Amino acid sequence: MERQTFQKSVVLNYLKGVYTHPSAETVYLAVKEKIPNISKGTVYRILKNLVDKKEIKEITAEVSRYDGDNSNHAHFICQICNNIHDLMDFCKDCSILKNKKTKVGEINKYTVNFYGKCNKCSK
Amino acid sequence: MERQTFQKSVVLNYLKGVYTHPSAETVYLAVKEKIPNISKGTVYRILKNLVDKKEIKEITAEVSRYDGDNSNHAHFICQICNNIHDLMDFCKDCSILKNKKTKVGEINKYTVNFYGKCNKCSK
DNA sequence: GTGCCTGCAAACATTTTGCAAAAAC
DNA sequence: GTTTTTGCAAAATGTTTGCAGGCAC
Repeated sequence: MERQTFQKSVVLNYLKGVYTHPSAETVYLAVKEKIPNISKGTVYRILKNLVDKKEIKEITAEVSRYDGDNSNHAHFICQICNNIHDLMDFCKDCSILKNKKTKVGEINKYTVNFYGKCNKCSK
Repeated sequence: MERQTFQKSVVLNYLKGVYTHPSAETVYLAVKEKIPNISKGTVYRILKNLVDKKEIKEITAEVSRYDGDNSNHAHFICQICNNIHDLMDFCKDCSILKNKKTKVGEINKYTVNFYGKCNKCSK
């Protein structure tokens, strides 16, 4: 049976309270503030565990980023500033996304990532 | 000015003639058949170059995979057999994809990846 | 001949893993 | 007390880079 630990709750709380889509490294540094002797391996293990349990999302950009918001939405990744923006209203009515089913198989999870220059960086 | 080399043409030809979405490692092994002393670094450099020139697509799964078919389509990645299937008809009418534009910025490229169990592996 | 491209190996970044000690239950 | 989880360090993985020689133009 899975056990509850301080490390796990701090990682999850951090992700749930932040909107910056941090990388594993960033999560590690942030959690280190509260648990100075936590190790990177533990953070990686906890993140993997949370993704498996579908409590958080993994965003595959250049390096993996994590999203405490587990709802279905797309991401816009700026190729200049590397910030990740949420797009909550992408393809709401799309039948594939609605039914979680394609010709090839049933969808367990999905990622929709747009890459480009964000409005801020376009100025 | 960019130069045409045998290595480049073999890599591109291989990708254009195959429907398996190979990883960089797989491309390297395949190209090695024709150019036994080609190096991995060269393959990585050529792939990067082709992606930059938008002649091929990069699919970010667990590891990067490459697609010689440069048209806009989504991918279904089986979490059991790791095969990548094409979904050519995803969201044809979606206004975001049509206009290549979101609230957050203009789209340069995008990836739509579905993960799940493919029909073959579901049996 | 000039300058880009390659092969090689080392470096790099990210992530995973083995192990013994510590903590949860 | 048993079993999961942790911290640490080493290893594995995937990719990039510096350099000297080779090849395209």
